[in-house]
Amino acid sequence: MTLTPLAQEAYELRMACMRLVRRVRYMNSSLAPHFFSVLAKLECGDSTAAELATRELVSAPSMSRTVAELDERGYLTKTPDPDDRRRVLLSITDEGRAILTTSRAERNHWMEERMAKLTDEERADLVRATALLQRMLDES
Amino acid sequence: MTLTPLAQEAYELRMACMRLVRRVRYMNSSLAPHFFSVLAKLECGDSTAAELATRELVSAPSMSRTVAELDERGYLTKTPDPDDRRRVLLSITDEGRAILTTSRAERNHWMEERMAKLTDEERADLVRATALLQRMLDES
DNA sequence: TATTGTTATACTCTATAACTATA
DNA sequence: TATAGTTATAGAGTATAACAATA
Repeated sequence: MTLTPLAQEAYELRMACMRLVRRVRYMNSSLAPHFFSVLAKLECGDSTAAELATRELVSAPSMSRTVAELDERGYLTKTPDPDDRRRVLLSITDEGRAILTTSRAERNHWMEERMAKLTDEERADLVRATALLQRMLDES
Repeated sequence: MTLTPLAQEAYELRMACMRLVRRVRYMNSSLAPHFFSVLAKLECGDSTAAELATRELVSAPSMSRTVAELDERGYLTKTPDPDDRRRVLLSITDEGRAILTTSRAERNHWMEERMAKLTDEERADLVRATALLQRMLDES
């Protein structure tokens, strides 16, 4: 398989990101990925199950179950929308914010340890790369 | 939550990688992640179920099932080791190599499209960042 | 009729425990 | 006894189909 330089770069960057994500995910985290991303969204403001399902690319029943479990654990509250009683507004609780903070700290720990060993210039490279990745992801 | 600059950088880089991986994974791929990584390993040489289970951080029964399915699909062959008849040597087939090529092309396509829009300097940033990530991952 | 959310049911990938066969 | 691999069984997260309540 012969790849163009661009294809080779794209492949290696993708693989490096995959390895990093897998590496961090396999640590015992206080919050599974699907719970984490739902709470992270609610941290930015209230939402509904349908909105979250669309954003997370999962089915409505699947999100319904995730939301029910986060509710049981006390990480969010459900309030019927007074304007449209089919809808249920979801809000993050203080406990939800707290578990997000804990989970982020756990997940970041590995990254921070390794980034602390880099030179200032190398860290600057990573910061620029982060901005590029964000741009690539946002434009699509 | 107030973060040090390092913690903030680590968090943003990690989130960007997560989003990228998720974005690429959610495309309909010809090969699910656990099949992909097993075949990719076999591409580098024959292996055994136990070796693969250790490397992929899954249990022996889980790998046994994955291997059985790849065998059914014709992507690998199983040959009893003549020296130790408890062991079964796994080899990738031509069909296995072909599906890897297809799957890689699908997964890379999105990346390549977006990286092609960057300037040479921006691409160079990403290449340097890739090398740094690889170093961070390998040293641990 | 269309939409929000739920329940019923099943599939996939994972695990642990127990088994077979070889060493 | 120990190891390579499998089978039995169960749990977690996902899906589609069918339903209830509301618009």
